[in-house]
Amino acid sequence: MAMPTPTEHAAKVADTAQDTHEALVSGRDRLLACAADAFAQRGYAGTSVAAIAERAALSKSTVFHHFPTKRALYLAVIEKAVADFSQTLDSVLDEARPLDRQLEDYQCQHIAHILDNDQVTQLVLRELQKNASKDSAHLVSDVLSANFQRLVDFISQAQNHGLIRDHVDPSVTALTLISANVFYFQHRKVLRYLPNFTCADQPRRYAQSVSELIFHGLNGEHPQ
Amino acid sequence: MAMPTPTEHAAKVADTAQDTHEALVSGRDRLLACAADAFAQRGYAGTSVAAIAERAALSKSTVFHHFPTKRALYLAVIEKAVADFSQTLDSVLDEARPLDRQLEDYQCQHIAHILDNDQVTQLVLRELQKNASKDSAHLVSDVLSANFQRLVDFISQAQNHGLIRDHVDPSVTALTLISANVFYFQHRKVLRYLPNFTCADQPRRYAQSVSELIFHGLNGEHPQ
DNA sequence: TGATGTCCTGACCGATCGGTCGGTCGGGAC
DNA sequence: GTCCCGACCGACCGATCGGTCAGGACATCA
Repeated sequence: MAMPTPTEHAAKVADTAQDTHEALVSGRDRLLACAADAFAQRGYAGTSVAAIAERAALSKSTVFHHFPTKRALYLAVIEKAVADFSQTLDSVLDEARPLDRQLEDYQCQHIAHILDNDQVTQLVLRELQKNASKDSAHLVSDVLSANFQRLVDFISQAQNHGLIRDHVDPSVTALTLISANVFYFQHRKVLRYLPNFTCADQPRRYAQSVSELIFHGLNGEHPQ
Repeated sequence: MAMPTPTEHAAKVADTAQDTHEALVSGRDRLLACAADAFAQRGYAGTSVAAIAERAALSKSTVFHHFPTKRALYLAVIEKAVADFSQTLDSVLDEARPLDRQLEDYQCQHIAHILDNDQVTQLVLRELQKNASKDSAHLVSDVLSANFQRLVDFISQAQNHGLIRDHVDPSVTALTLISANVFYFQHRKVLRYLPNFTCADQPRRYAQSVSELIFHGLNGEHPQ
């Protein structure tokens, strides 16, 4: 399935491709990667097939050789993004350590992950925002539920052990934690212009502050 | 400046316009309203001038009579949205009442407001997400800063009065509160598919839960 | 050597895009 | 009356859109 030899054409590609996907020898893989970038940056309607082909140093026709329609390419990109997204954050919440430390670690790892995979994250978020009805139901159960359910279970468990007061809603807590990170991710470039906000370029510090806030609350005791 | 008489054309418009903007007699106002809907639903690139004109029951040429370019129409829509956005939530945090009640009220009013003006909110959020650099700097200072700074000041003040522990960062707190509402707004349709999340269709209850959580924290005392 | 299949290409298609142009129409000003 | 003006329109433009098609380059297998 893999290409046997880097042909003369592939050598030319390595010279002309302007992205970070030069290492991908397969035209199809290069298309997927470049399309992900393009769709994430400009959206579906704002991205032309010709632009994707140019990024991948291929002709527009070749795009339609690998994918029947533009929409099919888009869905393939989304599918790959979801697959990549779902295989992380699996080991943070399991160890036997203080509750607040686990929450802090989860929050830090989560924000680091979405910042590392920013193109893909933006794509998934954009997809989650619009259709919402039938199409993206599986998207939710695959991506959002993965993080969400893991957090909810963890909080519920801690609640059953008496480590968290009974009155809090685990699902609301989980959503608040995720919201903070997603909002930071979506608007991080613009947060720099906010006066009094000092975490704009320090995601880790932000995640720590949020988890500390959620854990102790505004009127809690023993801040440290 | 206002139209003197509803001409025969205006009467025809009232019949054919399929939106909720039939009451707007001025073609320009109708264009702005319909363009806001269209841009919010399909984005800038996904919305054609012809589609906007059709919604407003006008010809495409008339759009260019009122606005020099499609981009100018888009900016006019954004500008109007920002102006509408900035003149709310002014009186919630001023009264002399318990801190937790004020926070709860703010959170409830804020989420109600963005849900009521969903098209416009979506437009502003979408604009905030992308450019981020020079273009939308004023957008931030106008919209986000308006809510943000008000909240930060309020929390800082309460902190100075000893009502909030010193260790919390007011700006992080404000951002967490806003994040929760924005995330709920952006993904509310999809949250229904989340198991264990019971607030998907109860924004007020969600806002109350969030403010309660932020105020008391996970390990706080006296839940009620 | 020829047949076959994959990858890729340039030329081309109809449709639609944003935008222009010339012109119609009705209502004040005088 | 007639003059002007803003609102509005149909027809049209070049450019670009997504997508098609016939065929070339090349590797594999017979």
